[in-house]
Amino acid sequence: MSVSPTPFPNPTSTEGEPKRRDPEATRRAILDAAEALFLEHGMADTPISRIARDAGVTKSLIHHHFGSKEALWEEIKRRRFAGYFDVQRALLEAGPGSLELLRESTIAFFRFLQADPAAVRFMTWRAIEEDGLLLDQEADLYELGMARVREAQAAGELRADIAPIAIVKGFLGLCLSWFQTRKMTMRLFDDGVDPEEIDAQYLEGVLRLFFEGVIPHE
Amino acid sequence: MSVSPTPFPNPTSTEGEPKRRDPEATRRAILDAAEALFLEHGMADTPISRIARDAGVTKSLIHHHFGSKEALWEEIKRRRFAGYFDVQRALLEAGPGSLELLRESTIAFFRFLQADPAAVRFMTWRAIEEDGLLLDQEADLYELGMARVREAQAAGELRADIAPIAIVKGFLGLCLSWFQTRKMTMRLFDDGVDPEEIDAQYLEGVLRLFFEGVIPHE
DNA sequence: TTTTTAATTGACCGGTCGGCCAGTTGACAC
DNA sequence: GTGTCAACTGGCCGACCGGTCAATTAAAAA
Repeated sequence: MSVSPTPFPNPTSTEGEPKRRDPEATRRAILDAAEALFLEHGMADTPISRIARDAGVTKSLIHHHFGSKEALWEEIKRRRFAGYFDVQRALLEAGPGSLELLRESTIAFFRFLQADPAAVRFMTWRAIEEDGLLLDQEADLYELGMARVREAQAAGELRADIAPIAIVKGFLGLCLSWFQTRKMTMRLFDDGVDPEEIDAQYLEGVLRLFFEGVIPHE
Repeated sequence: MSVSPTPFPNPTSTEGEPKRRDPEATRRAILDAAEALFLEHGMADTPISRIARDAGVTKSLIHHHFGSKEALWEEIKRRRFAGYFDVQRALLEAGPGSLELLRESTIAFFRFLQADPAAVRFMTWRAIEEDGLLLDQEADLYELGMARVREAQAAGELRADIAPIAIVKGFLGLCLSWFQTRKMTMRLFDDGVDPEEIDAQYLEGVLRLFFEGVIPHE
C-alpha cells in the first residue's frame, strides 16, 4: 500500500555491478512514495526517513533533489493539480453550457473520485491546510464553469434565479463530501451490501434531486 | 487565536500567595488549548509543550490528567461529539418528518457551521483520520434522520424515488463542503464583497435547488 | 582523455519530541 | 493535628526528527 508502485531506481543491486543512475526515475520514485505517505498520514506525520525507505533511496538524496520536506510537498501538490486540472478542463471545454454538460460533468467528477481515493484525500488535505491559496489555473477553472452555467441559464436550460456559484460548488460538494466520509457511511448498511451499490444509489438519488432542482419550473 | 478563552487555572500568580488548586478548571484549560491547536495545526504538528504554554500549565500536568497525547485528542473528540450530537438531535426530535423539518435542519446546520469554524475543521479532521469509526450515537442520528425522511416520503411531501441516504448526506454535504473551502472560494469574488453576503447567496441558491429537487413532480 | 557536473552515500549534528520520575505541596477526611 | 491522596513541578532521558557535509562515483561535456 505504501510502497511505491514504480520500480526502485536501483532494484536490489547485485553485488559488484556498477550502479546505473537515472535521476528522473529517482525523482519519480521519491515523489510516488512521498505522495502515498503524505496523503495517508499527512505531511507532519511522515518522516523523511520513511519516504526514503519506501522509495529505495537514501534520505540525503531526497534533500538533494527537492531541497526540503516542504518543497517536496509543494512539488507533489503541483503534480496532483496538473492531473486534476486536465480532467476538469477537458470536460468544461467540451461544449457550450447546457444542462447536458452539467450532467456529464457531475457524473464524470463522481466517477473520478470513485476511481481515485487518493484524489479525495488530496482535496481534503487542501481543505485542512486552508492557506487560502487559490491557484490561477483553479480560479480559471471556476470562472469557466460558472460561465458555462450562465450560458445555460441564458438559454433557459437552467433556472436563472440561482447563483452560478451555488450550482458549481453544489455539485462538486455533493460528490466530494460523499467520498470524504464514504467508509463511515458504509457502516450504516449491512455488511453484505456491495459498497459500489450504495455509491450508485447515492449518485442516482443526487442526480434526480439536483437536476430536478436545477431546471426551470413555471 | 490559539490562547485558551478560559482563564488560566493559576492566572499570573502574584508572588508568595499560596497556589489554589482547581483540577477541573485545569482539565478544561488544557482541553480548550489543545482543541484550538489540534484543530488549527493538526495533532501531529502540535507539541505538548505548546499546549502546556497556552494553557498556563506544565507539560507533566497534561500527562498527569490525560495520560498521553493520543488520549488527550480522544477526549477532545468525545467532548466535541457530545456538543454536536445535542445540536443535531434537538433538531430531529422536534417533530415528525416533513418538508419543513428538512428545511429547518438544513438551515440550522448551515448556520451552525457558519458560526463555528472550529466545528468545520473538526469534521474535516475526522474525514482525514478516516478510521472508519462511526460512533453509536452518530449511527443513531443518521438512522433517525433517515427515518424522518421516510416519514416525509410516505406522507407524499418528499419524492419517494430518492434513497433517504442521498437526501440526508446530500444536505449535510452541501453545507459542510461549502465551509471547508470557504476561504478559497471567497477569492473568486471581489475584495469589496461581504463574505457573509456570498454565504447567503450560496445558501439561498442551494435551498432553492435542493427543495425544488426534493419535492414530488407529477 | 581529461575535466566538469551532478547523482549518490553514510556519518553526523543540534534541536525537539513524547514521556517518565522523584519530589513538593495543597485539599480534605478523620 | 495528622495522615492520605491527588494535583502539581522541574529536571531529565532516549528516540527521532529535518537537515548538513565531505567524500565517492557515474555520466556528460570538453
